Amino acid sequence: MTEVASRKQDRIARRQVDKFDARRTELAVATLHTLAELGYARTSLREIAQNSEFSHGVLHYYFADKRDLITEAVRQYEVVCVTRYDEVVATSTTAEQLRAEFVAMFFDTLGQDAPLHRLWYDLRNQSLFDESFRADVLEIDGHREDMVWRVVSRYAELLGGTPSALPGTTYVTLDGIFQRALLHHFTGNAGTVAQLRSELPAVIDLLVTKAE
Amino acid sequence: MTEVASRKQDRIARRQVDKFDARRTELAVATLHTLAELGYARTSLREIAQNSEFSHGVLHYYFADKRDLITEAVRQYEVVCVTRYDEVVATSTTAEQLRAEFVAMFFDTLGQDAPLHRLWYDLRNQSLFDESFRADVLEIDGHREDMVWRVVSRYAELLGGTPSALPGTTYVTLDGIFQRALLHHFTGNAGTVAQLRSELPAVIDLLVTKAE
DNA sequence: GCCATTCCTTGACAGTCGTCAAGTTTTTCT
DNA sequence: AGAAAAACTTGACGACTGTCAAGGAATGGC
Repeated sequence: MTEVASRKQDRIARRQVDKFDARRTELAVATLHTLAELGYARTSLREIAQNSEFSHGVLHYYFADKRDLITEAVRQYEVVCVTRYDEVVATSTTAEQLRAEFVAMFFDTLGQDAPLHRLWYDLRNQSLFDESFRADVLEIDGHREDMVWRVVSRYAELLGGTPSALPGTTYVTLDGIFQRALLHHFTGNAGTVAQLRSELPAVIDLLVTKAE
Repeated sequence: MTEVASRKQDRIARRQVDKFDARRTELAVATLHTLAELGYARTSLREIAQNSEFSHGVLHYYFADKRDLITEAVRQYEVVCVTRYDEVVATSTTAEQLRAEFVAMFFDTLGQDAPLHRLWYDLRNQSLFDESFRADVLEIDGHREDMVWRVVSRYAELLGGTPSALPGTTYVTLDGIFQRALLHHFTGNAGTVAQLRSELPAVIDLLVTKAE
């Protein structure tokens, strides 16, 4: 085979790979939405296919098995959900502004992406039973922790202080509040959600120690 | 019917009800252990029956359907898990002792009852997808919050201070730490668990404000 | 326009699920 | 001891699951 022909074949192969990956991603997104709607326990391949424009058989053309598909869906989740507050951190110039915009976005995504968030907690819990999810879950959880830490440490910086807890503790505190708010959001208990919102600024202040 | 005969029948009926309830509870406990081992998504009635000394058909003799059975199992969980720290609160005479014993029991039950705890989080998440679990979950979550509040407010009292956050925030903070410790416990990451343990006293102190 | 490859659909498979009815065993009461 | 009631087992049902093979439809290179 000449080199020209070889390069040409490479180009074709690459294009095919791109198309393949694009469809994989498309199906993973459909999977993500189905999971967010039904939860892990009740999501079947046929249901996923119905949320796409293809039939159920195609899933085995693009994915080895169900686990492979769901793993890919989880990775799609990560792409969406792990840089959410970065712009707030980048553009805020005062501590007060950063805190206010963080709180706003916190409860905005709570209302906006509630099904997706319940899915995340569902999958994180699945990883307590199913070892094969654990590595991905731990990685995403780490990224979420980093994301929260970027907010809080920047807040402390703007305030002229330092964080009062380690990154892990800081993360679980805010994540715990989010989980609780999510539960009451789905319960329809708007009052409790509003109360959590009004408390959140004070909790953030608890997480940083102002300079003397 | 004479009054004597009537009372006798009552006694019989009561005994039958007691037996019925006893077996219901027995089966609910078997259900609880199966759920703790497999998780909600993979627990079937036949598997539950195999963890008891009966056949699968008996479950429909004592329970209306699967939901009824699982609901009863969740109530069994509550009986076990909602008064865990009360003795620590009752017997501790100094703040330091209370904090130390709380931390010890916190990580003791983490290692001891880990499967049961992951089940709790699993079911709490299910309630985000399945409305019929929500009422029970909210009730248990409330009791857990009360339990934590009894500890922290007593700690503040012994310290001569006051809690620095509301009960809900206090609960989610400690619960978040527990969830994270559980995840790393199942991952086999003992180092992270140990670190969370060493941090916990400081977090508790963060949750109370000492008097000036 | 033809061919080969890729893409997708269809239908079937073996297995599992919750549920329930029929029948057997055990217990209880007189 | 014998009858009645309760407790439990067995086996079956329709529905649903993940998986996969066979074949049709679309696509792209020549």
